[in-house]
Amino acid sequence: MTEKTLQQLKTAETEKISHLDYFNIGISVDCVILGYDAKELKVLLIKSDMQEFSGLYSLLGDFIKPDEDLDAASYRVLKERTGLDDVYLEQVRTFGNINRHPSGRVITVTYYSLIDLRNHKLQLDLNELHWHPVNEIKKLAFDHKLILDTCLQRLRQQVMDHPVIFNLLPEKFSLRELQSLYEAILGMELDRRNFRKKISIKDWLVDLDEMEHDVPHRPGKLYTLKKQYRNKSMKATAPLQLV
Amino acid sequence: MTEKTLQQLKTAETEKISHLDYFNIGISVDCVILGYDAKELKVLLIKSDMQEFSGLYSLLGDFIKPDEDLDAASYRVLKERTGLDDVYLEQVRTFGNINRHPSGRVITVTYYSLIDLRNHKLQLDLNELHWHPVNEIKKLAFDHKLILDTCLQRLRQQVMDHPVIFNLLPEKFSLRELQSLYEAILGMELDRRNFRKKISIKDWLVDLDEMEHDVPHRPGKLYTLKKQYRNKSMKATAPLQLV
DNA sequence: AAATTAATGTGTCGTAAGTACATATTTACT
DNA sequence: AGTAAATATGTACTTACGACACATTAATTT
Repeated sequence: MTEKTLQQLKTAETEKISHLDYFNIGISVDCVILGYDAKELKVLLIKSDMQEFSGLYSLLGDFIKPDEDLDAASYRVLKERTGLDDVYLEQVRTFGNINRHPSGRVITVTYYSLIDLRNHKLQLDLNELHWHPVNEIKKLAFDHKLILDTCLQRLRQQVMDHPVIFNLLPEKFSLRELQSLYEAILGMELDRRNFRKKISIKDWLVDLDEMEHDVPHRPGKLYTLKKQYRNKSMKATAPLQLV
Repeated sequence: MTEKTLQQLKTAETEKISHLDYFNIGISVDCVILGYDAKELKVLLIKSDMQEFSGLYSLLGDFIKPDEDLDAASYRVLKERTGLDDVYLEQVRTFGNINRHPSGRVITVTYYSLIDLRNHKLQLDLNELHWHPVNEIKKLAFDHKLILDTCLQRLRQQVMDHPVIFNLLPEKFSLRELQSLYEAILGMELDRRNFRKKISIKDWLVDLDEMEHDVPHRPGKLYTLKKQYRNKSMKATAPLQLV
């Protein structure tokens, strides 16, 4: 690290990087917080307050407290930023290149989380935070674009095997909504008949015998995820092969 | 952390945990170094030098240096311990529970690596290090049993999709050796005819038109992995579905 | 009220892949 | 020369995948 970055450390960024000093390695968590709206997958971002990245957005993260478990730190970031505490969180990868943070050495453990944008408990400070369609993001602060892409890649793997996608939907949803969401995540169109066949084989869903409302067309039936699959923690189930 | 553990820190463990103090979080890498011998998957372990874990073995790891990339740290551990520098390494997960290390707060980034035990460059200090069949390991120091299991689980996923298994074999190998290795990793027996069919469909191998020697039975043909798949870094290929 | 629009809901058939399984062949060993 | 043990190979059955078309329902427009 150069004298210049040490200097920066003592001035502008003192609050945020208080765990950092010349000789120590800082550890943070970064969360890729994903929601689904208007047929698009969106990620929650904040405008970077670092001069080096002026104008760029960054993921939400924080330093890990000395008496805080790793997962607890990312739960805390999520709770502080969204008000939600019953969320799906998955650790993806740790990034630690020497120069990834301009103010010093920071290693970051990254998570992605899936939240339902229609959840009533959701409380966002929209002056600070912004939802961005993931497909429109070209550049982020730090190495956060790489982190985002890595998390999305992992999410694509996960949805093929595990019933995690339902964390992005309200409790009741139609098969069309579910299929559109799969299509948004996987970036491809799926055949409706084959999709329904495969989903029904999985036996993940309960037919609620209710119809959707307020759609400008024939309403579809509503379904919900079976209770046994509703745990927010990762649990293995048989793969769902969609392509 | 209690006064007692702080005390220990100042005495017995000073060298190994020199990056640790009461207020800081230490960062280490731990490597699950895997080899294949006698139809068994084996992991390289060292006897723990911590009093809390006397008699137990632990994985090989070290603290990350302030000017060292994350991957570089695990490459260094591997190079120092095995003499090898052309190895397959994959980051798996980061473990950071508060109490996982008795001397203080240490977060560890874990990797698994696959090495060929018949590699002539291999230089092991067998006074210190020991190969243990992974299936016989019941308990390890720290949370290393959990780390080992997590890595093995990831390895099982990987070998289904990517040609990484060949890093455990010498350059030339027979289909029987390859199949036995898959069986050892996956923990199940495979049908020989179906196995060969699937491998040949993958088009990963070159028939060398050579025979194996020194086997107490009819020798099989030798194959080698095609050059384009020999990169040690992770690269996606089409899945190999063995079950 | 009738016609239009746009989505839901369902089934079949051809193809590809997966699984179970048996016999002849080659080499080493005795 | 005979035996043992592993290599090498192919087929029939079943399951899963992919492409594809039409009738139905409710909201909207005329």
